Amino acid sequence: MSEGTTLSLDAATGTPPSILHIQVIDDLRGIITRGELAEGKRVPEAALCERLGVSRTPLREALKVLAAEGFVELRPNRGAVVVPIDSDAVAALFELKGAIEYMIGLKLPERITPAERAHIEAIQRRLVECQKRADASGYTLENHNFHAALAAGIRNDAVVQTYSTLQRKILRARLAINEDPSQLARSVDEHEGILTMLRAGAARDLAFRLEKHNRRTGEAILAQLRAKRA
Amino acid sequence: MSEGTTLSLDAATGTPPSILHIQVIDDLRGIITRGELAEGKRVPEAALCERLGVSRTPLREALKVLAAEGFVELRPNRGAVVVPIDSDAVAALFELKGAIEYMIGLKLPERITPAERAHIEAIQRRLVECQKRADASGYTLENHNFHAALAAGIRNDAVVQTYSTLQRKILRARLAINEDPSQLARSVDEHEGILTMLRAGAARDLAFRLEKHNRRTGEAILAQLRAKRA
DNA sequence: GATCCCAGTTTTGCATTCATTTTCTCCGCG
DNA sequence: CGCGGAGAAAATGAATGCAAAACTGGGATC
Repeated sequence: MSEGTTLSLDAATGTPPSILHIQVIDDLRGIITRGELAEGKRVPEAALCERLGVSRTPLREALKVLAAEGFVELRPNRGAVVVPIDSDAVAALFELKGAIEYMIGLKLPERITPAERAHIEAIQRRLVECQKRADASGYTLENHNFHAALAAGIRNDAVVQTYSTLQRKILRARLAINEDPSQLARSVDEHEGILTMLRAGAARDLAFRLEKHNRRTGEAILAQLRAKRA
Repeated sequence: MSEGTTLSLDAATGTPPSILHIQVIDDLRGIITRGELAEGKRVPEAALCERLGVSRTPLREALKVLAAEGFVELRPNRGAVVVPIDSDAVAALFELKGAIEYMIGLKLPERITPAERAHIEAIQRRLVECQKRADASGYTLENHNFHAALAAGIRNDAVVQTYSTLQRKILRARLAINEDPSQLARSVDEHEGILTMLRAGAARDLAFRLEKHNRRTGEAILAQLRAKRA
């Protein structure tokens, strides 16, 4: 009935599945994130209902939530449109993410548990594997896990929630471009530096490196994004 | 049909009124924020429909959005409940807000326009008036405007959006306690210091003061919150 | 040839209806 | 007197129905 490649970046989000509409939210967000719905284009309810196999009620509920999240825009009496990826907006997302990651870095050393740290180290090993195999999409997924795990370590629900929202929006931009595989090595290196600081408990340096990693990644993505539109 | 005291902290949020359900979202969020719906209590749809003068469809759409925002929790087949104010969660909100305000402080001097600065100064004068009159609720409102104006100054939609969401949640906690009017003077003083740094263009100091103001406010509110529950 | 206008069709917003699930009530039983 | 359970009543999740608003495509007009 429904899809295979869900990207499964969800899970940690919260809210117990109140059943249908939650499913639709996730499906639709996935469809938009993967770029399967042309941005700026009108989204007819009937077609989506058919595609997702639900009636209009849960679909419309989902659209309201996605509108609140900023993935679609609801124009009264004129249907929903997929919000276009705007490089200024993406830049804004990275800027905000940088501020949050800086804070995460500052507090992480004193709050993370050994188990969590081991988990992060394991993810990093998988990232290295992906990089060796030049498996960009696997890398993207594990990279999300890496940063989500860092965020989870500070034990602050508001941060985890907000961070996850930011990541989801950024993922959309990321998938809209072809990420340069040569960047993977650099990213792995930066992660290594981050882990070194985490191991050393050097909060300030960790924060600094996280912020820098974020900024560099953001700049790379923005450059490609702007190039693509030009 | 609908209420007078809307607290009107909305407005800047976005999304063009797709009509009914947006109204319901705002109304219901206001009702919850003002504590008119006992926390932890089940939210009967029928009663709310009557109160708001709408049918179940837009009400349920609104509930879905508010669930995504974290104001209510949807339990499958068992209705929605108002999410209780949890002091740990409020602490988390303040921590995140601090990180964002720090970033705002760093970037504000180089981005704010003279007009915006004048606007903020005007708000501060009104805050002084409120403080003199010991008008706590007027103060709360203008205080929100003050901080929202600072956030707006950095011209980053993601920040404005996220910041506004945080403020809304914190407001709920704030209204749940009786804020000590003697704190108003201190708050005014801190604002004055913030403005001094802003005028001087001292980004680092501005960031520091904003973060400190946030932390102090948070601690005061948390103390009262914990006292109340004990 | 472009523009305007007006039926006819489609699509949307919301109310209502229907099928389940849950909750309440009340009675028998231990 | 408390406990458990059958059945009734109420509430929820989702589909359908209906009125109003927006598109569509001819045809007349300039």
